[in-house]
Amino acid sequence: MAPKVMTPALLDQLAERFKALGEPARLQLLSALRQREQTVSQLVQSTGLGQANVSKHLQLLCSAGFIARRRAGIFAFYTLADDGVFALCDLMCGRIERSHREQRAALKLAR
Amino acid sequence: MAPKVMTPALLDQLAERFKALGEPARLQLLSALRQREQTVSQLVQSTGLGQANVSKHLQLLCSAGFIARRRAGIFAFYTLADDGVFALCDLMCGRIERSHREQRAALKLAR
DNA sequence: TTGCCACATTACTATTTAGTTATATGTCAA
DNA sequence: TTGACATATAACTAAATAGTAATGTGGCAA
Repeated sequence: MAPKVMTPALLDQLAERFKALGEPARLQLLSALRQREQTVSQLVQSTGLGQANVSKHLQLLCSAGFIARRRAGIFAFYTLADDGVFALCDLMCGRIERSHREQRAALKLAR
Repeated sequence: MAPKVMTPALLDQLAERFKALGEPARLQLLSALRQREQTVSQLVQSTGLGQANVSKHLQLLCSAGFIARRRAGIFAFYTLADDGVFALCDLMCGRIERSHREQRAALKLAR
């Protein structure tokens, strides 16, 4: 995977998915769904975001393949499509931590 | 890493970095840099993007910590900060491939 | 049916951002 | 110095997008 030379189409798909994760509100939704499957109202409640806003973000995450929708009567339950998303977040968090460490080290040296 | 409950600050930093990867032009630049360290002009040449545009994208990738800058006389050489970025791309590409497989499988079933 | 509820969608505003053109900065050579 | 070159920055336009308020849609209960 991630062949050395990537076609424009692959670049677009990659970018589309990274962009889907490039929004705090959506990461918050994913993080909330990590606990358990939830309805839209529950997510509105637990995130403090507006209903229409949550609905839109969920559509986007859905079409990017990160979450799935299940209809039950009046409710729409959203759930993680798989928890591979968090492997991505783990990697990225690792980068963040490392850069923080390096910043601190640089400050020490400069002192 | 990627603690179960993420602070707003961490969510913002995560999102910022994912957003940096959420642009085909920037992925293209990273992909080009995978081969070797390159100057801005070389990247302009190899990507077909405008000079000012490339420069801006490079700044952004730099401040997101994905690449580093080295000054040599008249030139600015950009290089990957580390190739951990491609681990992220690998994971994401894996997701893309899987979703393609699932789409194909769904089509077969529906036929 | 009627009304209510959960969610989706539309229409809109404000903000962000990709891309471009023009210009500024900085380095080297003559 | 002057001029040429590489890169950065500023100013701007056009497009994308987050957020919101209002409305639409569909299922359930009475």
